[in-house]
Amino acid sequence: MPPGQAALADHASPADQLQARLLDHTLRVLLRDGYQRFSMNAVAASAKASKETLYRHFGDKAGLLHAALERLAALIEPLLRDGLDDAPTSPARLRRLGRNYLHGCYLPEAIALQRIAIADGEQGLGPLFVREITERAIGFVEAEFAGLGSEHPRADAEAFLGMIQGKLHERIMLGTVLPDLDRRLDEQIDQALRVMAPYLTGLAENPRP
Amino acid sequence: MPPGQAALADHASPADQLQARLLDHTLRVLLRDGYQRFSMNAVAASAKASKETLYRHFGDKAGLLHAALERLAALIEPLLRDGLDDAPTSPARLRRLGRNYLHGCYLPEAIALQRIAIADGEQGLGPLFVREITERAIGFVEAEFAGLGSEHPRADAEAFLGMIQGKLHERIMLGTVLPDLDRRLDEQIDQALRVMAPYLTGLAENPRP
DNA sequence: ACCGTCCCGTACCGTACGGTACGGCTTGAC
DNA sequence: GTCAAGCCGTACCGTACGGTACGGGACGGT
Repeated sequence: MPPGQAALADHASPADQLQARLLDHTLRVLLRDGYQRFSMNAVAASAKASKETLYRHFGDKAGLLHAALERLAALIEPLLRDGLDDAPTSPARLRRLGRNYLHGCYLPEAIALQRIAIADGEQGLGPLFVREITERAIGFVEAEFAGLGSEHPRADAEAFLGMIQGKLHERIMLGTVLPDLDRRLDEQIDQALRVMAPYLTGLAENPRP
Repeated sequence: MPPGQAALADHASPADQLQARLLDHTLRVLLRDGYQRFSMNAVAASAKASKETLYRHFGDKAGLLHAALERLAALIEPLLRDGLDDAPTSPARLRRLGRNYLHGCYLPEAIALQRIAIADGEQGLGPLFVREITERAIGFVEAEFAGLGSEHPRADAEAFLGMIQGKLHERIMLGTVLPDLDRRLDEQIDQALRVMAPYLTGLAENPRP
């Protein structure tokens, strides 16, 4: 197997391997060219495949993007769980969860795909993104707040995620350049936890009956 | 009057009136057709103008969108200030400011334009959006937190805005339909202020020296 | 050895769009 | 009245893209 290729399953059928390769190149082209210059031709050229193959496997352009989004979601999901299995519920764990979320969310491929999903909401790509990625992340954090004794775990989860994304998210989406992204992400979480600290203290002192 | 810079005065020159009309139709078409189907032809048809006129006034497509964004920013700016002139600095004022921000931010035209700005960050439209709209709003809220005695007014402002936008912003951008938007916005602010309340109380009890 | 399936490469078609050109109309200045 | 400028409507050009068609090669099953 050529190095550098991200193969998911060891025993994938040739067809599955081909599809995975095509989707990897889809993400790569998306990342390299942005949405404007993204085209089926570019994907085919990058993957050294024929357009006919693309259409055979994915039907049309929307189908290809749909499949690429699902593949990305599959890649992000384990990132969310990283390093969380054994830790007990706690604010520190919240920090870790937040970092995981931001790191998955701001993978270059994730940014590129989210841009596309935003640009054409009508294709159903936007709702799919919400379902596959956003809602799943919210579910994680919601469980966390429930464990911390919140009376409104879902609302708290959305507030927390909104706060750690903050305006940084908007700037990233809008293409404002961002050197030092990792450091900015950590700062963002620090600020969010600072503002939220009194609330979390209140939760700890008055646990839900 | 010599053909100087476009003035926003009531007595605009015919050329300015025409430009304003063209930009209004630009926003309208953007809103109606979305980004995918947005075209110079559609704008010209909607405004019953000729393409030549569009190109004469705005140079090219990017120039038209640029001008439309600036016009939108000019429309949104007074919304931010609405009802705030006489109120003293207070958490209640914060709520009002948040509502104003969300209402301006989720004007249908603003959503459509932000989608475009996100889709092609390379055009410089994204950074322009950040400069003209995002940063301006942050500045407002920052002053508010400074008035409330925060030691990190800017970070607090970003956290507050991020929280009131929360995941609703992502869902809106991603095209998940949203009936009852106004009610959702109010809920969003309620939740944010609930989570932030202990922090604000702390600010009130320990004002900055 | 044969055949079906998949794939590559390339060529092709229709369409849609950005941008330009041109003829004719209206308007306002001198 | 005359002239220039701006505008409209339409037609036009080049290009790029989504999607299809076709010939030829490689592989696996029978």
